[in-house]
Amino acid sequence: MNPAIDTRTRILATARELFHSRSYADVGIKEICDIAKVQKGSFYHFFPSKQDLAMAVIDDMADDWAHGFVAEAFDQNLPPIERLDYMVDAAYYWQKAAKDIEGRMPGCLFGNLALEVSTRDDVLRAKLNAVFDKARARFHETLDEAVETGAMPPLDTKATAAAMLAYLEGIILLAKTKNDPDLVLLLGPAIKTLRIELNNPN
Amino acid sequence: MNPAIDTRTRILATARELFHSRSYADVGIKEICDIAKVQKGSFYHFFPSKQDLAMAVIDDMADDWAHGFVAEAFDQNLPPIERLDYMVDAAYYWQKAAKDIEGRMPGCLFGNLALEVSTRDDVLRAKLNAVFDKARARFHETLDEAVETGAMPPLDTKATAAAMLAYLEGIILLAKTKNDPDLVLLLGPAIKTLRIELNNPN
DNA sequence: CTATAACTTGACCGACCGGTCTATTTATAG
DNA sequence: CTATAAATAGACCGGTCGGTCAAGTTATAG
Repeated sequence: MNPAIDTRTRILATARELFHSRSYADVGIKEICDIAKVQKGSFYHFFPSKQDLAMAVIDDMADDWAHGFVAEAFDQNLPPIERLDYMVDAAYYWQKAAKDIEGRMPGCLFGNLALEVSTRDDVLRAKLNAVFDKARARFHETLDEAVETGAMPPLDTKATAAAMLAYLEGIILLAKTKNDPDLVLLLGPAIKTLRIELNNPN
Repeated sequence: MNPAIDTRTRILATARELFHSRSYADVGIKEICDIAKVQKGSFYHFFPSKQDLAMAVIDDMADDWAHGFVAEAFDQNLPPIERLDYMVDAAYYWQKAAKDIEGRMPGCLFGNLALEVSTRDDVLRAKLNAVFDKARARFHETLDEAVETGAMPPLDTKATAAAMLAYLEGIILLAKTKNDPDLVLLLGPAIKTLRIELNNPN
């Protein structure tokens, strides 16, 4: 096995874990190196800067996300409405598991990073925005299908998709602040009640 | 006028602005002192630590918030439903104004801090949680009144209040990531569609 | 084999971090 | 006035930050 790839992977995995459970600013490169058993020089051989590392971490997590439970949740074989419930459940179990292990709810890595760096780093902000856009697209497809099949009355599916993503992020924000994953379970199902009408009469 | 109070106020105002437009970790005490025209010694005369400063900043902002547009939005003379719209509008105009001036949407200070420090500082987390709880209470009152007056059909007002707060925070998170206050205007009004039914035992 | 590129090592850098300290000035109370 | 406390000034501290670098080691290609 290529030891270089292994090293890079180890750095990535460590950084992802630390960034997720703490924050971007709070985690130093030295700490990442120590835990990943890598020297500073090796680190900078693979990542030109901390920002580049963050970009890679976001890509890495977004990939796992897309091919993991998000792929399951938005399974085309599931009825659209059930996909929404699946997403909520997945978010709950993930946060619950993390809290049971580490004692603290880490929240959503993307949401965490977004609020932390958006005003300071336009490159990271753009990347995170793209991740949210992809997530929104999955909701959008789902709602389109729901409307097509009559499972939902007509509505502005694009805007409602964004609303649902926002709601999910907001729930996780509140739950993290309370350090209580159960809040996801309490508030989550109401995601299905969100509606933005076509032509926006509000 | 007492120059001491003036100094403390200047520190507080500066820290609040910087924490809001950047982040807790990214803003150093030195920078706050420089901008507030205060020496390190004076700073530590008023605030024992950076954490204490953050606590004071949160209190300060929560106070202004409660006596400012939140008080206006939740004006008892307004019909309950209109209060919800008022909150959304206020959030929009605030973010819009900030972006027009500074070029970037700062988002919600409480939400920003909550995601940044929740896993690292239980004292700040508890304080932020209390702020959210107060906000939730305002929504709760409003929904109770809406149900009483028949403006809304019966529902779990407490849970729905939390849902609405989450949604608002989520919208601001997404809008900040997109650096686009208009998203608040697009998604905001749908806050009135959120519903959590009564059967939940709580 | 040799040549070269990929990778690793760890010392080192200047800047900055939150926080401390002593000395001094300023406001206030009697 | 004097005594005392509040407030200010700013040098200083150990530690850490992201990042650099020169030297060495290891893998690979011809």
